[in-house]
Amino acid sequence: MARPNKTNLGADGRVLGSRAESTRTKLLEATAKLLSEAGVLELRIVDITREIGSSPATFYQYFVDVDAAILALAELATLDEAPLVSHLTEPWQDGDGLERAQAFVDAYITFWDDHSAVLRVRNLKAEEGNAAFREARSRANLVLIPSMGHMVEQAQAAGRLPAEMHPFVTATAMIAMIERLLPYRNEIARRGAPSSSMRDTLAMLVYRSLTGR
Amino acid sequence: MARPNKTNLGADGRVLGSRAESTRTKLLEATAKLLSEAGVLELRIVDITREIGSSPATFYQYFVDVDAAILALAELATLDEAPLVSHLTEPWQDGDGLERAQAFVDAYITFWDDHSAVLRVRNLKAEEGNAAFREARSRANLVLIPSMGHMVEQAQAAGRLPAEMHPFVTATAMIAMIERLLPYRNEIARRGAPSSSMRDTLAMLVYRSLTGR
DNA sequence: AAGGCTTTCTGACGCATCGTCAGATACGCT
DNA sequence: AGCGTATCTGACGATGCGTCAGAAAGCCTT
Repeated sequence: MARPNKTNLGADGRVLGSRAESTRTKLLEATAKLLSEAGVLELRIVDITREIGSSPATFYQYFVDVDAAILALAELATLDEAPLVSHLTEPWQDGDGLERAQAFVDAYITFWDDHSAVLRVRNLKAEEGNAAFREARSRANLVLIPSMGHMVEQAQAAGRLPAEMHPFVTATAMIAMIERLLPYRNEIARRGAPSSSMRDTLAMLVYRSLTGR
Repeated sequence: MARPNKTNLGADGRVLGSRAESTRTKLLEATAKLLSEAGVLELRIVDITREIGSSPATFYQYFVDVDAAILALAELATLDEAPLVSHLTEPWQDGDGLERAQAFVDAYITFWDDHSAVLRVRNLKAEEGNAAFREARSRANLVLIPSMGHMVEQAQAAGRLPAEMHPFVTATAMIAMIERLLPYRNEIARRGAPSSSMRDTLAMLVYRSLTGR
């Protein structure tokens, strides 16, 4: 939850001492908790501060509004996304490609489960046109999408994928597909599909779409 | 905006007269307008009623809360989705398959653009665990997904797609991909991709993933 | 360990929205 | 025109928002 390499600031731009730093962290943790328990629309600043035994005025010492807190959480989530790129830097060869795609999908599912409540809000606000959240999402996209686009380009050069497929669009589509499909897990399970079938199907779709194999 | 084949009821379950019906419709229109202008988090019942020159108390005569109004809008959107199934019932043959996939993607984009603000909220609340919105989304899925799943099954029977791909998961993934990618249009355009490339890439991905061709 | 300075916290306030209810208003029917 | 019902709304208590001035806690110096 702490962000070690960067000094966090208060809402007024002041540098935080250690006591303040700890309060800020508690506020963020409480925000994340309430967000996943009840959703954005029910999120109240009063509740966040009640959660840590404090008062609303304290919240405003650290964040100009709820959005600022959620944005901070979204940035922390992006840090957790970075390691996933290791699944994409080595090429997915013919022999082990599918397994590597599965490993990637598994890792993405874990990442998403850890941060879904926050990322859902980030994406909603980005889609609704909020500039700060748009930028946060763009920045997050830079983590994985270039590597995925590169895979598409290589498959195109080798003639395995048609040239009409735009590498960046294809890569974005893969992320979009995985993200959006995860909330359907329960519904899919209710239809009698085994829990692994979503992972396997997603891995297959990603593998085929990125490598053309 | 009217729902012709079903009698709408007030929040207390009463049957509506023609004056009331018109007020209800105006409220829904105002809700949709504000939703697409500013987003859910800024949606205020006061504003909705101000929009039609009325007062909050009136709103509560028709809907128990904002969610009920948004849910009603989501059901109306689902009605607009129904015609899209015509793009999926005839098989996508080798010759014209890609064009048909493009036509489907175009139609879906149009549908989504018309209702994106409402559907975004529907999906958000479904993902956050709201039962009513979950059901609304499930019901909407029944419109297109079975036909798409059927295409996958046929491709599997013909040996063009691997058996590990779960038809229902694959179909859901295609819808998820299209929906979630549309909000990226601006960002993609900013990266220099021509506006048609998203349509074409999506059509290609859908075509390949559903037919295995 | 006392004093003084700085950081951090909070009680209290004015403003806005929520959701309800009783009474007012408008409409349709005879 | 007058009556009965359908529809609307003003007013209210409760709750959250965001701000500010002052209180409390921590730290340093001597």
